[in-house]
Amino acid sequence: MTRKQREMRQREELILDVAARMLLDSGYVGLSMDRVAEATEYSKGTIYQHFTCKEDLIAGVLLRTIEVRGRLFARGATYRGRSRERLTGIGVADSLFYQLYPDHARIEQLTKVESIWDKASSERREKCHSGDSSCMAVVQGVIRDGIASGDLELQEGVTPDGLMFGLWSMSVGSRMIIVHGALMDKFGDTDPQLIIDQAYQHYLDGYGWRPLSTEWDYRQTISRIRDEVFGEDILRAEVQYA
Amino acid sequence: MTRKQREMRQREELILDVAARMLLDSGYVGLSMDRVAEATEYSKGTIYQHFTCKEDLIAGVLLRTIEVRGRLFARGATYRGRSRERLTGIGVADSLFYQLYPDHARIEQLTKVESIWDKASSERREKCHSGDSSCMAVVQGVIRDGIASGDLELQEGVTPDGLMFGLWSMSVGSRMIIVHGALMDKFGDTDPQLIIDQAYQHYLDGYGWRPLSTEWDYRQTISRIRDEVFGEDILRAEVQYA
Amino acid sequence: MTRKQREMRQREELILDVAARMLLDSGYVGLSMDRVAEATEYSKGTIYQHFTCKEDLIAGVLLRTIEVRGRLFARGATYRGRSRERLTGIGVADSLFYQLYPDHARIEQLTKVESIWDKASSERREKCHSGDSSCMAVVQGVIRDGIASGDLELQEGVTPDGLMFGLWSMSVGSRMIIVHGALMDKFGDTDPQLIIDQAYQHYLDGYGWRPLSTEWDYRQTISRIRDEVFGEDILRAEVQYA
Amino acid sequence: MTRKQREMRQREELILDVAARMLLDSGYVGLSMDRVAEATEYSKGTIYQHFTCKEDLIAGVLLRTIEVRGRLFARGATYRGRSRERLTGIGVADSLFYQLYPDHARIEQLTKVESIWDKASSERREKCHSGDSSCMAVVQGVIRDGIASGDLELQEGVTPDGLMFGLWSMSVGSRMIIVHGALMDKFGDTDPQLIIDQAYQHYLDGYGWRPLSTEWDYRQTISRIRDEVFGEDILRAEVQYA
DNA sequence: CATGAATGAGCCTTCATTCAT
DNA sequence: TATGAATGAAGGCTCATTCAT
Repeated sequence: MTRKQREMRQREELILDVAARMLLDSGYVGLSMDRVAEATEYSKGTIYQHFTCKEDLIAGVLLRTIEVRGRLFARGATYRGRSRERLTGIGVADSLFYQLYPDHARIEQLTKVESIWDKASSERREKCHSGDSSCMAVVQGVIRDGIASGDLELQEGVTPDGLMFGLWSMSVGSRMIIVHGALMDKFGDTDPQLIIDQAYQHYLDGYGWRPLSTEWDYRQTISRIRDEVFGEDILRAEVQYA
Repeated sequence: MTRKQREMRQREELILDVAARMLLDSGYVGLSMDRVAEATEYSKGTIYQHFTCKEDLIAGVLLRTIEVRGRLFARGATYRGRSRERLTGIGVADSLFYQLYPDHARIEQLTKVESIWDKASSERREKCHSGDSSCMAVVQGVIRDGIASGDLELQEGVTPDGLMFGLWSMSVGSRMIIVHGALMDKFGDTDPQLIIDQAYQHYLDGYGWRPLSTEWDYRQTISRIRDEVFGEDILRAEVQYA
Repeated sequence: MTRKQREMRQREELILDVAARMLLDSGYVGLSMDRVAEATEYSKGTIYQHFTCKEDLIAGVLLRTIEVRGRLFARGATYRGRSRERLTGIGVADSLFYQLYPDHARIEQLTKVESIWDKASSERREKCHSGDSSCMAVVQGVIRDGIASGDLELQEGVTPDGLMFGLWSMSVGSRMIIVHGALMDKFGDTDPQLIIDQAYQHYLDGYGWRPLSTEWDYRQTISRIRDEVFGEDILRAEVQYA
Repeated sequence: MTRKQREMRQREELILDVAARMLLDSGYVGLSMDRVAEATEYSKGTIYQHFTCKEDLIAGVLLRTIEVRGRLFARGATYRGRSRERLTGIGVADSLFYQLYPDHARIEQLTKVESIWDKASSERREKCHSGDSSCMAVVQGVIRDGIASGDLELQEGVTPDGLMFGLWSMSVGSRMIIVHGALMDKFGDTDPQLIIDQAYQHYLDGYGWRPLSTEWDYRQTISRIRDEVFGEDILRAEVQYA
């Protein structure tokens, strides 16, 4: 019984691999159940035994992506340091998500535009939603810590959620722009990641989250987090993609 | 001859109207040349005389959207005031773009995901690109003015383009999040636009662009810009959508 | 061993119940082995152990229907009275078959159109045929009695089978028309059963089967048969469908 | 323009021919758009330009059948003679419909069971309905004539529509039985048509429609109608099927 | 025996594009 | 120049049946 289940699991992974590749190469429209079946060398019927419909398959692909992001975020917040450093940890997680797993990042984008949720199985729908939620919970937790520790004092009318919204926007938006590519020439030829890091820090400075970037070398913090917290992930990913 | 051209022009607008509507209602897949022909009451051959293929038609739709955004941006920068106020003018333009023309905003997103550019006619491709460019040029101009006037002093290693990149990211990202909707419940029930405005101001504060939001009532500036600069647009759009 | 057979029998009944329901709700095409297996909570393999193929399953469903009709006919002919009254008994049985068991009636029709017999197992095929035969034998018996008793004198060239053929045609045809429904508005809004009863009586009058409907109150006969012969069946069916 | 339309018309006939053949050979389920396309050597797209869906195609097939029956009925009622003779004319039309056009007859049956009307185009749906209606109107007309002429006196509680319902039932039912075949051995080996003719005449005798079959040689009337009214049709059909 | 995963032909339908008129 | 019939590949999905476990 266990072996059968293991085989099922393995096959599901294979199907998801193929589907993800196809989604990346040809977009939502280009992903076709026929071609997935052909590429996996399984029959169409078998594909449909794992996923109730095309949308459900895509939700399955997205779920893995969400899990990857979730794992990175959770780990990013484990960095020991002041609250803003821990937020920076999540920032590093975010940028590593794009750098180490560009495919996952692209999948996140592609699936955010076409609405899949009406047809996907409710099981997968809920898993995805809860994955997203826990990512945000991590951020919210760190912001709360910042307030609790006194490093962050929000002015009247300003909420933790508002702060998070800006961070989230910059994350989503910046990657959208980079991937879309068309306009990147407008931003000179500085390393985009550097620009993004700066933008984040200025944004947090604007909220007065201590220590300000003028008082603290966050580039060093970032570098340390990459090494200490994500060293393994970076290594593993580099091996995988090489 | 001139009359013929006028007729051509008119017909093209009609086709684009119908195509845009279809794109909005049914997405990229739902837009079909057959149905466009049927809805416009022109023959399919005629449609193909104006647009070389489906992708070119979509590019045509997008071009109009880009023009709308361009017009708003240009006008937003005309506000007379200090440099950061003028940037705020563009911010207002940006938010009005989403508020007054949600259809255009949605088109911008939809077309960013499916890759159109490989098949669209090079003519339209270039027009779109140059439209985008002039939007950014407006922003870049205002930032340069800020530096020239002394209101904005960039620290070493920080470029005007970096500043713009953050703004652009927040614009694109925030709308993405709002449209996607799935996660909006995470951000409490404050008016999203207010949150976005705050995020922008904190971001600019972080760069030290004077006057800071703690020294100046930008909410009043925004309100004045809406009235003085965009009063007409708001009125016109409200009439149109009513 | 006997218990096992009993279980088999029970399971077969369950499968047939489910299949019948599905056939009625969704037609021949809508009946699928997958869904039968799912609804019965048995595996597909098990279903195939009872029925060699889809067609055989349908034949099984039909067989039960034929048995119901057979039981009613047999009972209808038990009415004590003159020969034409006994035929009327069968007529009542026929109409009750449609009234009390509309599902069975519909199954009879559905299965008559799609050709099942090529693929069904010969065992079930023969059982169905013999069931049909015994229905007709009942009618033939009553006609013979009519002749023997002197109530019915057939003119030269007219056979008992010819008489039966007309009766059978009217039975099949009238239900076909009623079920099809499309043309029922053409027949005014009298109760269809009344019309059918009249048609039967006029038909038998045409053969001169005594006592003619002008000499005898067959409506009263019908009413008495319903009470005396079929009282129980009516009660039971009403309970079942309520 | 006229030539194109002619070609369209011709193609439509071809498609309908093929579809009818397929329906007859393989039933409702066996008729597939793919195979129709293949057999006609037109592309699937072309088939769909003529018929909006499978059901609409079947409705198209049925429409031709209804027209054939309608033509025969109309002609049958033209026989000059007493009212019951004219009804006999329609009876002959009915039997010729089955004899000369067994395919049409079978189509009528097949399509009566599966419900097509939900999906067929409303145009074809209405045409079919009106075709059916005019057939019945012809019968109703003759019955009214019978009453007007005094040949037919209906007893109280008996309506012309009731009379027609019986005729219609026998027509539909008898053909159902014959086509189904399974039980024909039960009816001895007399010519089925003769049996049907007798059944009709006895039925009308039962209503007392004058002249009764005991007073008038309807077999001769039938024979005369076949020659005088339908001679040509019989000839043509025989040629066609030979 | 019972199971249910795997199969793959087949279903109905849509659509971008072409080209003869 | 405008038309719209024709194309045929491709799409998502279903299902009767088999067979290794």
